[in-house]
Amino acid sequence: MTTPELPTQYTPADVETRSYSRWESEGYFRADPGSSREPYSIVLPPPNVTGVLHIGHALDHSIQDALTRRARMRGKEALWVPGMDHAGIATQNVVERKLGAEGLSRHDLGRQAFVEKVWQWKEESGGAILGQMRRLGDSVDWSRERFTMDEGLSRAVQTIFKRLFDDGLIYRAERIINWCVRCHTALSDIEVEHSEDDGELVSIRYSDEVVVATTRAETMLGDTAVAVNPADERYTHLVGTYVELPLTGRRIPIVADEHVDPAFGTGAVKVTPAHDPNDFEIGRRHSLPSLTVMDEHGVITAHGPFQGLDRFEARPAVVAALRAEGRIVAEKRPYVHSVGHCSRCKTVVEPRLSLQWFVNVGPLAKEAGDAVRDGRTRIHPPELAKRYFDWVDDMHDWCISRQLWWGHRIPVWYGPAGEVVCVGPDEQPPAGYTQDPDVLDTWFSSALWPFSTLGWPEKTADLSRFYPTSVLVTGYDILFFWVARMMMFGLYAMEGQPPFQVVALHGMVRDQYGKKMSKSFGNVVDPLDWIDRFGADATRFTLLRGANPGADVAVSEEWAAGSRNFCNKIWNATRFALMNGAAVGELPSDLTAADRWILSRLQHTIEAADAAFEEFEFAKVSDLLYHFAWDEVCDWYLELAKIQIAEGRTGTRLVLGHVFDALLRLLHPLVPFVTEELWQAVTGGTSVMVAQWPVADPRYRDPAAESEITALQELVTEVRRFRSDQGLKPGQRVAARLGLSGTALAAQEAAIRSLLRLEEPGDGFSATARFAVAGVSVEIDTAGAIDVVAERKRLEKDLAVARKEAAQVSAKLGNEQFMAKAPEDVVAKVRARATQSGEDIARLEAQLAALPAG
RNA sequence: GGACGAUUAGCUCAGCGGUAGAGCACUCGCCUUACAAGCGAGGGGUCACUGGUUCGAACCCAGUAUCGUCCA
Repeated sequence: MTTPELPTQYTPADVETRSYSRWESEGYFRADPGSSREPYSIVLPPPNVTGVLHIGHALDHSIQDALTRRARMRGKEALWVPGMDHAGIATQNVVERKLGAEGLSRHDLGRQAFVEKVWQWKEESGGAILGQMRRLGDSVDWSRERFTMDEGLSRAVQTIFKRLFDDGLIYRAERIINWCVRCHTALSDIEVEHSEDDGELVSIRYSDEVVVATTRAETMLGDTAVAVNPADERYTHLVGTYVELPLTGRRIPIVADEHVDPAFGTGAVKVTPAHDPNDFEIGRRHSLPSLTVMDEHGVITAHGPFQGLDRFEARPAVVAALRAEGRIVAEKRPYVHSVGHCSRCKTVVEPRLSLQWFVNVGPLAKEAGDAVRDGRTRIHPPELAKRYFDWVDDMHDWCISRQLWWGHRIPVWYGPAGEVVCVGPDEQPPAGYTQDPDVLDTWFSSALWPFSTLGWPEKTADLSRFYPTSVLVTGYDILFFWVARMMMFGLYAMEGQPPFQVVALHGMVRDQYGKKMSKSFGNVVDPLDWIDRFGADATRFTLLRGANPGADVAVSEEWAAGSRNFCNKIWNATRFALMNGAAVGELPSDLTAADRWILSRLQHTIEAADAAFEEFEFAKVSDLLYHFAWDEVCDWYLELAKIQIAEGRTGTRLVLGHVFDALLRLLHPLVPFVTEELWQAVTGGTSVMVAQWPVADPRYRDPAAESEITALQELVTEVRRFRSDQGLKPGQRVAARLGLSGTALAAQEAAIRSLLRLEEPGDGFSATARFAVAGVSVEIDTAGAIDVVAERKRLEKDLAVARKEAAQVSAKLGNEQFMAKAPEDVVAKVRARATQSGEDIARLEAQLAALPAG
């Protein structure tokens, strides 16, 4: 391949679209279940079809893409399954809002027409997400793209529902559920967000001796008892008696219940079984009637004067009426207490007695916990496993019915005489039966994702090959929402095989001050904006570089710019290598110390990168490749290579080719685009995507070369420091005498002189400064008086450091306890430091003494 | 109310018993023929606080404070 003319700046837009289309058309993303390779599979956590990908998705995808690309390069049959979920409430809300703008409601259209509208919207919205994924570089197998509402997945939903129903794990019951009065549907516990809100605490006198406190005064209309703790002596004599409920005239009993906290308020609580989960339980224990006083809109349905009032209008109205009767004995406003809100629309959730479908999670949750306990699935980082156990070990039954139109219709049909029939995928309901109008919670279908996407319930080749999946990558925020549910259903449907070998959790993306991103705060980053401005690689690298396991990731524009600079650095370094004929081939036998050093460092880097990848330490992988590339390859090896090339060492081009070939392959999973472009140029290969992942070769380990180059770096850095302190311009050549003979650097004189712009001492050589470093004496003729003040300052600073070191170290050596108890190698190290600091002090003192007065 | 996590350089974070680190920001000098999206040099930290364990603590233990998250 001829050396291409590469521009001096990397322009991501030029290569990204081109590379992605080529990868796709070449079929590199496709997995073959029939191959003999070891499988490696990931299912993408399906984004909501209604939304767009935010920077958090970009992090999630970058991690998965890095894992998938590395696995593919390591010769695995790598499969990354893409898709989206139908997001029941969210999607229905969006479409209803659009209809609302035209003055229509879903009821105007009717169920069938409305659902058709939603499908239209899904095509529009979902397309945007797919475009974003391509821009990010996601190497997903598009031929296997799935949607939770598509035919196969709907069949999976119906199949598992039927099985669970037949096993008695799905039931219908009247329970207190979380009701959203705006979305008009039941919600599960985890779809309710609690926040500390200002409210009021009103104490109401029910009788001379009974005062109750409540934050929801309007619910007193539905009270059917007052409860006290059985051990509370203040009320013992009242248990079993009745009080008259104010405003209503109803007589309600006073019951004793252990769950009443005698320390709260007066120790007596009102009991409203139809409108409070705790009260519902008390009601059950004492066979109290449940009295519903509110409809599904949150409007009061009982008691003349309040009937027709919204719950928030009824509250002050009820309090006013009670006050008029002299019943209000205390009011606290504001009273901060925890209030539940619909996670979708933020409306205050109303606990409501209602007939719903539930999953009996008992046996499923136990199995989900056990699978992690016995190691079938590993949660990473392990600290987060506790949160998982806390959840699955104390899980409440899961309310799965939703009063929506968009979603999987519950496959249960009712007969004229109240018969209930659950219908499987290939069955027909009996004639004259009508189907349950409700749909299933979206998470019900998402919970099947790791196997429904692979073809379950059919016994497909994909399923047998790629299940259980290798790893699930997702944020710790949906450990309960989603992970626990996939574990339950996966273990149930797949006979004890959990859906993932590893669950790798990452954190949330935050701004540069660690603040949560929010639209109202205005600190939201749009991944497409960054991709446009900095490139997809820089966007990915910024996120990965901050991704420590389970921890949040802070990002900012400055850091994205830094990542772009890194990509540009790689671009220019490779450009340099190509300009000097870098080529891949058998390495020459006469390698220089610099060559052997960089090859040795490469082995370290490969091993460290592998180790970090295995532990999902993406920040570490990024950081170590960054430093190998920039500090070692660019700052040192390329500079040394320039000298070798000038000396006519043609073998250098093969070392350059070898190093860049490996480096670009190592970087490819993180920054796929720039590495593809450059790797093809260096190697002439088809695609780095299908190149082999580098394998560390211990034969290239070379401690001797490493210590030689380390010494060179020390010497060069020290002389540069001298030059800088003396105000010598970088390009200014000065004469110097180097005492290299007999040192490890004897062979490096040419390189050292070149790096430091040091000329051979000429006839009139007269050293104006002398010092030693790494065992090498350096005498420099600065061609003029040196800056004595600067030099004295430099030496005194070094001397202070050396003296401090000597003091610390001799204190240790003088400590009998330390000498007796510290391990041998530690003592030896301290002794060496003592020797070194002693020599440094003597040398520096001599230099200071030799300095002309100034 | 319960649980967990955090507290290290101006900012964001690594390090988790044996000489305090990175990126960005900052200061100084440089258009040195790959790169100014760059090169070289430099400044900057009683590792939240108080005790304890240890020859030795940023690191282990106990407590305190502050912040954050989740659950109720």
